[in-house]
Amino acid sequence: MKKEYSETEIKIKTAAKSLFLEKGYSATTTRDISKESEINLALLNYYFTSKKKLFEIIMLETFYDFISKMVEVYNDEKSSLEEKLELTSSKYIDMIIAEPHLPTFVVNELKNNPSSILKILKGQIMESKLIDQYNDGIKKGIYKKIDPIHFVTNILSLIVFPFISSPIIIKMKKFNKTEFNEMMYERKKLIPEWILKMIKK
Amino acid sequence: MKKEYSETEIKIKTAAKSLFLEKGYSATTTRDISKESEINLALLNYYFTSKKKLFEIIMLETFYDFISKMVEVYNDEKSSLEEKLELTSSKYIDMIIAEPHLPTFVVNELKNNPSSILKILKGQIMESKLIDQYNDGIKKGIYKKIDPIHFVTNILSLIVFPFISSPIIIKMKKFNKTEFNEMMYERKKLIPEWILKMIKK
DNA sequence: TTTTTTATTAAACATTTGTTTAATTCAATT
DNA sequence: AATTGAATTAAACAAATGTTTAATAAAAAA
Repeated sequence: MKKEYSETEIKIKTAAKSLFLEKGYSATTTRDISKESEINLALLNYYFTSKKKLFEIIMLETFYDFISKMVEVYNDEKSSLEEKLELTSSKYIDMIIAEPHLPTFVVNELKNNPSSILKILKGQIMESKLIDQYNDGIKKGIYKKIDPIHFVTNILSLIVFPFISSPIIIKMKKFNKTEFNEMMYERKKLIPEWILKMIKK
Repeated sequence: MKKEYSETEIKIKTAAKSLFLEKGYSATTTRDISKESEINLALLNYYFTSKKKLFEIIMLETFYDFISKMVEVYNDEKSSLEEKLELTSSKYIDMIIAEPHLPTFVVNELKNNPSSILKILKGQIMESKLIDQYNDGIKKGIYKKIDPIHFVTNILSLIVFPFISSPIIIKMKKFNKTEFNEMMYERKKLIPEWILKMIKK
């Protein structure tokens, strides 16, 4: 299923991803990509047919990575719900700190490329071990009976949204980027605690 | 301070705002705007000098509206912290349901237009009545001692992020748009409850 | 080595895009 | 009614952009 990419193709993809993430699809030109990747302009179309096709490949891969990170943890058989929360929070915050443009890119370009890319999601999250554990908690009467969609939405919201709104937060608190990251490190342990309080009766 | 706009200028601004919100700055062309507003192409530059300038005006106004809605509630003298949470949650969800592209637009175009537009924020939120009430609760020992930035971040996250990630949620739950909105109406009362649980000792 | 296929290049092409020009229409003022 | 200034229009301009072409270089196969 996976395509084998040549060195040149990788150079193009790497540069394109970096630019698409930073500036979005429309604001990135094929000449930007050719310059950044140090390849001839025509090679972009030679290897990827069109800017659009290249974008779709990158979008798909990026979104897949974004979701996989979550799914892996959510489906782990050994860990408890609490442990899954801690792991998700920690891994996701690390991932986004390493690539700060990721969330804005995903949510923003997603609304234009709907069905095909979103197929990746199919049941992977709502039918995960984590949701089973959550539903068990409801049955046992220790968690409030609320649709699990709120549960997963809240986890993602508390982790991801601060990054998306980082310019606002940075301005409000007169933070620099390091201080903002420290705030996010703090949240690594706060978010699981908050989520537990939210779901418990 | 406020400029008086002619009928034509309003037509241009209305169309431009709608298009910028939906497609973003780069993907919107001046010809799109002239067509949508049914004005001659040259009038855009006649009245607003350039696409860029027009965008900046719209961005500023939109962001100002977005923040004002929050600040009004946050600074109300009469209401309790609990009431402020309920009002914010309710008003914001209504506002975004009426204009679903708003959050993505704001967070997305914000990273390119930093300082000048963000000046609007200056102290308006972090020095509001709501934050006073939150700090009082900490002093009284009923709230956990956590930096208020987490408090305001969490409120905004739980309200706004679900809209931004609506394509994902809709796919995961096989929702249609109406069902998604119903989910958001549900959150109107859930979010204040959650936030209170998060801050209480 | 020769031939054939693949990769790379510079240049060109056709559109699109933001903006300007110059002419015309409209409205208000004299 | 004549004049002035603002509003509107169609056309044009220059630059940018995605893509293609045709020629050359490099690599692989014969």
